[in-house]
Amino acid sequence: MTEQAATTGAGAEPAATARGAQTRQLILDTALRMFKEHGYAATSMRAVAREAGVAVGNAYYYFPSKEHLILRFYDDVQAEHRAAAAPVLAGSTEFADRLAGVLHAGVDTNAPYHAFATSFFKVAADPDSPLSPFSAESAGARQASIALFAEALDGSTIKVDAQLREELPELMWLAYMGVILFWVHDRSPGQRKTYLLIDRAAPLLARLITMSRLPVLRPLIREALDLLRHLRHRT
Amino acid sequence: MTEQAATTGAGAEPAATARGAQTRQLILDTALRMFKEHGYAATSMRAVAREAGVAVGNAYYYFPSKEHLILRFYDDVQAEHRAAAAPVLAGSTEFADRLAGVLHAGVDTNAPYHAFATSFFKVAADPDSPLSPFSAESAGARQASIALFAEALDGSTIKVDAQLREELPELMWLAYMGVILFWVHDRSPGQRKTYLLIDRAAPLLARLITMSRLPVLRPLIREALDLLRHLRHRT
DNA sequence: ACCCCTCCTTGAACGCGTTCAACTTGAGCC
DNA sequence: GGCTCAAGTTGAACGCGTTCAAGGAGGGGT
Repeated sequence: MTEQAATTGAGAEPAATARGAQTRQLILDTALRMFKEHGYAATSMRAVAREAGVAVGNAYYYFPSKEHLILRFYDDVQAEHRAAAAPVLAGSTEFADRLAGVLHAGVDTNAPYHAFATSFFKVAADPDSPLSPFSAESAGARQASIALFAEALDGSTIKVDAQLREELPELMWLAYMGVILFWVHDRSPGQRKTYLLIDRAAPLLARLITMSRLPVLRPLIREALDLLRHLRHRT
Repeated sequence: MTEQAATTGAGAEPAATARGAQTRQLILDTALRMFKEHGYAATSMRAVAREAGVAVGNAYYYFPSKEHLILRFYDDVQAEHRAAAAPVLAGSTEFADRLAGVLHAGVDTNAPYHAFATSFFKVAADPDSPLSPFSAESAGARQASIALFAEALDGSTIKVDAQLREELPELMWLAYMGVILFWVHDRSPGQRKTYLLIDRAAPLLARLITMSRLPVLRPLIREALDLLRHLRHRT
């Protein structure tokens, strides 16, 4: 369950021999440990190389940039997120609860890293960065995350307009990105405002989604979905 | 009209003598010109100093960081935005037109810098950066921008729930930030997808806002506004 | 044994943003 | 003129991410 979503999107990074694969793994493990201990910005490539006992150029032989080193981190966090969300997905069929539960789990999973989430959030915000949640490189973790929201939806008893239902998992993921954006800026103690947002917005969204089948709102929804489809694809 | 919103939020940067003020202005002008010509990331502090005929340390005597140099840029762009929005604000009383017009004007104003907007968008996304649209340092430009949306609302004939009306200018500004976020990621030629988003989402929002007075939606709006008020303030 | 040749590894070097101890400038005062 | 002192100015230096020419390691072919 934790292994299924390896970073396959990024293409072949060199590791042709056993020796190579070993060095690669050593560098990756060292870097991830140091990122978790001291944060992204505070961990220099020189420090990673020193700690791993290799030359700094060697790290760049396996990873195109410091940013790429953290991509694996995404997969780790995603797997943790899934695990943390499992109880609520097994325990309730109420849409609002399931959505709030998955969002809660997501924030909880990221919570230990809030202090330095800031320092790599800025690089994740760069559209050209592989760390961008919209990038091709992070497609693996993104798809896994969207699947998690699809699961939250499918296991619920909520009645949803058929066309909306199709797009909803991705929209829920987008809302999750919004929550993360809020969370990164949230300076309240323990980021309790983020939890307030989740707990109160989830029932609101559930009611809005239920209402999507009402004659007054249906044309609006249709129009919005049509727009969404026009905007989604690249170019 | 263009001068009223000077960067007063940032506090006193040194310029006690006439000579000092002159050097300060020289560095600022040089930097802004080079940013516009070559982009933010491609313009180094050394290059700015060389071009301005001063030492790099001198630039840091007047500006705490490279980021602070671009703050003035925000005010410039904001003033341009206001000017570009003037025609539509004078010409229509339809809310959707006015909102779309102001958003259009905003994107148009930023359009020349799309290529390198990317390179300082990442620093603007950092919550701790003075360049963040939510920062204290950019409060001046932000307030001016919100005022522009208030103007768009006030000059329209739309009927809005009284409580919603109070929050709407800030919500419109927030939507504008969302549009900018989309625009930065928009790789379609001429960013035409961003314009599509504006032109189709504005009437949608107008209809949704009009509906906010309907009995079905009113409780939802009230709940959402209450949540918003809880979330707004720091801490 | 020797030579290839690919894979891997090295560390000095580059340009960046930023810092700081040392220096110069010039107005106000005697 | 000479002194003082804050304001302004300098450029070498630091650590950063990243690059690259140079060289080692080791398996296969002869």
